[in-house]
Amino acid sequence: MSTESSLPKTYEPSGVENHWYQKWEEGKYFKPRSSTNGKGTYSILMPPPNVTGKLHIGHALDHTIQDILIRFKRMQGYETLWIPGQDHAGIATQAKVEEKIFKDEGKTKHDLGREKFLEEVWKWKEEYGGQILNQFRKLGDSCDWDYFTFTMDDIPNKAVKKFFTMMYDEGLIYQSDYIINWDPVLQSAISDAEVDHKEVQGNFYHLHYRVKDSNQVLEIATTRPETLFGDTAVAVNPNDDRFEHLIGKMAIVPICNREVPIIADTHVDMEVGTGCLKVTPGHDFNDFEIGKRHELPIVNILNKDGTLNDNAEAVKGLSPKDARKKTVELLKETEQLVKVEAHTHQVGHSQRSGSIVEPLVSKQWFLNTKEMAKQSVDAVEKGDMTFFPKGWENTYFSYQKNPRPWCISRQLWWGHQIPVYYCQEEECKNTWASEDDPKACPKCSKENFIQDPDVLDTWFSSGLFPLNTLGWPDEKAMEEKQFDKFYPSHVLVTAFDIIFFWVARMMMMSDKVTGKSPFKDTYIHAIVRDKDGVKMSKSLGNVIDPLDLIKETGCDAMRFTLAVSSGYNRNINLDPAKIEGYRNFVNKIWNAFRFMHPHLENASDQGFQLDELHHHEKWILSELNSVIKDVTEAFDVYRFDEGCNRIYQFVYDKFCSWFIELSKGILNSENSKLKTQRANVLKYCFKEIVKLLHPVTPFITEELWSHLKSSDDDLVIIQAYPEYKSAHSFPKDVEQMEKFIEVVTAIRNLRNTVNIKPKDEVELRLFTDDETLAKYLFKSRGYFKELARVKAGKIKDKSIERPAKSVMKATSHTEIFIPLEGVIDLDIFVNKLKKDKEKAQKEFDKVEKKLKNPKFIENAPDDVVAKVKAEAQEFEDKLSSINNSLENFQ
RNA sequence: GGGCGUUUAGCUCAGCUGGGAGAGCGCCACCCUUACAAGGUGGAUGUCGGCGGUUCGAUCCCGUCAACGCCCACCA
Repeated sequence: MSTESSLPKTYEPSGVENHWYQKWEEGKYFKPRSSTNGKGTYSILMPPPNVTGKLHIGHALDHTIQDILIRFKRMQGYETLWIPGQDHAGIATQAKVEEKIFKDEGKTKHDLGREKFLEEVWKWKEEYGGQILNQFRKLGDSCDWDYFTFTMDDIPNKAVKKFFTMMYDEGLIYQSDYIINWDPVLQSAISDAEVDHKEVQGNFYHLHYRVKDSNQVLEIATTRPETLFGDTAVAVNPNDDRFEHLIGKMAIVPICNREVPIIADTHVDMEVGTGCLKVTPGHDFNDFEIGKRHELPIVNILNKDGTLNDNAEAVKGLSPKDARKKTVELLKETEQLVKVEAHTHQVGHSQRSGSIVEPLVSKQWFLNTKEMAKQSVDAVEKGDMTFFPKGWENTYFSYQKNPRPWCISRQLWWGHQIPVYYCQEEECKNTWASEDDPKACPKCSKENFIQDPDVLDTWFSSGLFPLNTLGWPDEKAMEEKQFDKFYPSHVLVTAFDIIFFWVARMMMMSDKVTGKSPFKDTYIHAIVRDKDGVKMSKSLGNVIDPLDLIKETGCDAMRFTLAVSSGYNRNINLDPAKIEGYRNFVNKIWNAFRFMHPHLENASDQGFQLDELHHHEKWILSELNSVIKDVTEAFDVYRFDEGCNRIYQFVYDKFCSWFIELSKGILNSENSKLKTQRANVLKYCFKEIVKLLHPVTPFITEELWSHLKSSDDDLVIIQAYPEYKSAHSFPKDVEQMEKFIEVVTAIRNLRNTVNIKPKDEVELRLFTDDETLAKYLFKSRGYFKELARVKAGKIKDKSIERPAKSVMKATSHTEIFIPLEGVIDLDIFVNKLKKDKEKAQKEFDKVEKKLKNPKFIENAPDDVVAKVKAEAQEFEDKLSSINNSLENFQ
């Protein structure tokens, strides 16, 4: 075994991380291994990043959690599978490539044509798409790369066509003229979910509409006067006396002088605006509904690029903004503009391009999700799928309980082209959907047909990911990938903003196909923000790049920080100081090993003798035992904060600060039997710690394991996760040890209070009435010397007179005296003692008050009363100890 | 407009079904003690957002108000 000097004083992660990741990947450790202990399978589907994606801190969190779970379950003996994938991200990718081509060659996609353009996108994808995947390796992701699936691979393509055809044949997918959100920049429809409503400062324009065959005018308020060219009615509330007599008459739309009916519709709110509404079914969602109810004609006044078309003759060719200006001018000329009021309102903006979304009526493909959505709600209500934290199910329900038809067609080129075909034969004109590439029209058998030019919404294929990553619908592939074994997966780990986009769609589509929810749990983790709680963004310059973090502090420190920050919270405000703190923790572990390293020569691989355990050894094993229990329970319910904190506290406090310190004497002694036993226990505990920590900090633990393992052990990544052992539970030793720690801490406190130099060894007198404790403390006297630099004599009971010139501190069970030597500032000490007294008095008063309350004794459960009584006794003892001592100083 | 969430030590947050207020970081004092100064030992700090209620007892349950954050929604 190498000497201590061969281990660097601080842990150096960089070389270690690359080394071990390579070993794991080469050794196929990420692949499923049959369970040998009957635990079954455990699988996770990785949320697929976009091909345009770049690794950010959100991925780091998302993947850390998934990797912890997978490693944890792998070690527990489950047959684990973590499936990676990647999304083609229709709009984002197409935009990126369009931009590139325009920059490089000054060409648009239309110059290239569809086929050539798609070739360019594929080229781009091959070149840049892999970047983020290599970055995932830096995070330590133990996913099975052989399962990697791209949403436009063969199987997912088949899945999309299959599912589309199924829905089409069931009549759930249909084409319809319907009002949709139109993005004039992308020149494509987008779904409701892709629209953000932003508050915009605008105006309320009050207009006059003349009533035909009458000298009356109607005053109408609108925020969009330019849409009047599309007006096909004026609506009032049927119960509004002001306008009742006008219902059924005709109104004349200004400028274009079109005659439109005045109709009654309950949608109109009498309180809002003037109580009179212009109805533009072609460009307003509500008006569209009104139009349907009253069978109003639809007038489309917009071109695909958002400019006004021939139907708005007077403002033709203008942008909506200019058209509005011009319309207002024209209204002024005809004296039909009454007034303009400032007004803030919500305007839909495209998430994709940022441009204002124009509602317009167009022919699009829709998926009727009504039944599927209901099914997906039932699944959660029945408990087939559970949200962690539970509160998120409300968000999910709010989406899924009022489903609107999902607009699934996009006027793009990059994506899955809609598998609907149109026969071009005049006398046939057949339309059909097909999961295979058709050779001829199934009706007329002619080969004269074309495919629908649109592509599907990206989420249409993402929604099928739980199925197609496991081979569906290709039977052979399903067998190869063990669909039946790994579907459904155990948990989906993601952020809240994707509940509707992705979680809901997977739930609907996967359930539709298999009749089962695609995963049992959904863990919604926090959003990572900067230390002030501000969302990270490039423009604010507050972005933390995980790759920088890994370089600076090591991946393990980053992972631990993210994990210890994750529970049921919504935000993580990531402070670099915190990461540094956990970097120090990682280093602490390294140094604990450095300390143990030379002593491990004495340790045997067989472990320790259970019947020869020293009190301290029993104590540490007992503590370790409860940590194991707590951590396992915490991880199982996604409380990574609790689990990690528990490990941290055990390793730092119990193991390093006390057990290692208490072991130094023995390890440096000549007693080889004790030395061996202690080395064995140290090694055992440390190996358990390494295993316990492996899911969170995989790299350093694998490195340490390589020094700890016996020659025939495999890597730690597949070692059995620590389990609670009843043989390692020693409650009495824990209880005694807690008192020992209390006394040692009190001594140190006392020394500090009266400024005794750390190097000076002083006398110690202990007094307690607990005989067992007295014996124990006496036996421990050597450790007082080691840990607190005091020489302890006999332990006496409290009837014995206390040493005269001494400083003291009281615990509830033991009085600690240090005889004064030389000159010491008495005032400081007396003040300190008075403070102790105050505190003890307060504690005592509190419980005393309870005990004096007869209703408390009457109503509180017995065990609580007993506990409070015991506390009262302890506080009283402590108080009297302090009081006695104080008297001596007065 | 509807819904959700947050409010606990200087900062970031934990506090599980009501029963003696916690952690990390920061801060103060003293220490280069033979694993670690990315360290050691000790310490200080809270009307648990305000008010009211239920209870023997409330950080926890109920009501209400306030501040902040987020999501959804067609207010012309």
